[in-house]
Amino acid sequence: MNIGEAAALSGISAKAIRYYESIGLIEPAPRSDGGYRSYGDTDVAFLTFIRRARGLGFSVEDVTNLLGLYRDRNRASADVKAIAQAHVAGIERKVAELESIRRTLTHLIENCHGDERPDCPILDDLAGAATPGDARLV
Amino acid sequence: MNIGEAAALSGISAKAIRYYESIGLIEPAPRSDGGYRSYGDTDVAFLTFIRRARGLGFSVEDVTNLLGLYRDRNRASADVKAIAQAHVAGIERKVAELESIRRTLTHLIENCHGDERPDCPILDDLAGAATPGDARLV
DNA sequence: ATAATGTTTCCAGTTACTGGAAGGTCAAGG
DNA sequence: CCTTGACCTTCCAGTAACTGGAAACATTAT
Repeated sequence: MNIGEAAALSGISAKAIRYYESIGLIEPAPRSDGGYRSYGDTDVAFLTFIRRARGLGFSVEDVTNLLGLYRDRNRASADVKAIAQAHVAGIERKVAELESIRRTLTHLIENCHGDERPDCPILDDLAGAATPGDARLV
Repeated sequence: MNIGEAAALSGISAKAIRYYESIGLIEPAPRSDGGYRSYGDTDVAFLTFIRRARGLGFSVEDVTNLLGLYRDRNRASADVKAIAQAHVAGIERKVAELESIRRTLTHLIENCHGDERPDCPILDDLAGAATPGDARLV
C-alpha cells in the first residue's frame, strides 16, 4: 500500500511518516517503480505502536528505544519498565509544577474584581508588589 | 546600566532581553555612544514583570497583553482576569491529560514484572494487544 | 487527452529561547 | 600607550516534533 493508506490505517499523517523515516525512527520504505513508498501490514503495526507511544507522551527518543525493545525477542521487561517509570516521574514533576501554578493563579483570580476598575491583584503580583493583606504568592 | 546588570537584577538572561526586544515585547533600549543598550530601574521592573509572568507559564503573547494592561491606567481588571482564567483553563486541560496518561502508565507498570523476562504488558498495550485479563488501557 | 488525486522533495515556520562565532567597547594595570 | 579581560554587539544554528505549502512527477478515472 502507499503512504496515504498506511497513514489512514495507522492514524499517523503521511507527513509524520516521512518525518519518522527521515530521522531514522523507522526504516526507509521500499519504493515502487514510480518512486512511491510501499508499506505492508507489519509497517502499519509499527506505525500504530508509534502512535500509541507518542499518545502516551513518550518522546521520539523514548519511542526509538521502546521500538528497539519491542523488536528484541531477548529483551528484559525491566528495560521497558524503566523507560515507562522515568516517563511517569517526568509527568509527575510536570503535574506538580502545573498544580502549583494553578493554585497561585486561582487564588489571584479569586481576589480580582473582574470588572471595569483597573486595580487587580494579578498585576500587583506580577509587578512584585505584595497583595494587600495577603502573603506574596509565587 | 548595561544589559548585564539589568539581566542580573531582573533575573532574565541578556540573551533573552535582546530576544524580547527583537520580537517587540519590550521597547528598543536607547544606546550609549559605544552602541551598548542602556537600562533604567523602570526597565528592570518591566523585565521582572515578564520573568514572573513567564514563570507562571503565561505565553509570550499573553505577556504582551498583560504588559499592555499593566501600562494602561484605564484598564479593566476584567481583561486581566480573563487572560488568567484562560490560562488556568489551559493548565487544567493539560493536567487532566497528564493525569490520564499517568494512570494508564502506572497501571501498566504495576503489571510488568520488571525482570529479565521479555513479556511485558507495556509493550503489549503499545502494540495494541489487550492485556490478558484486563480491559484495554488507552 | 486531460483532469483529479496522490506522491515526491525541499524549504519555511512553529515556541522561546540558548550557544557560539567574530568582532567592537571599556576600565584597569603596566 | 598598550594590553588584557570583561562586557557588549550582531548574526547564524539548533532545539522538539512535526505541519504547511510549493513545484513537479505518478497514477487513475473520465
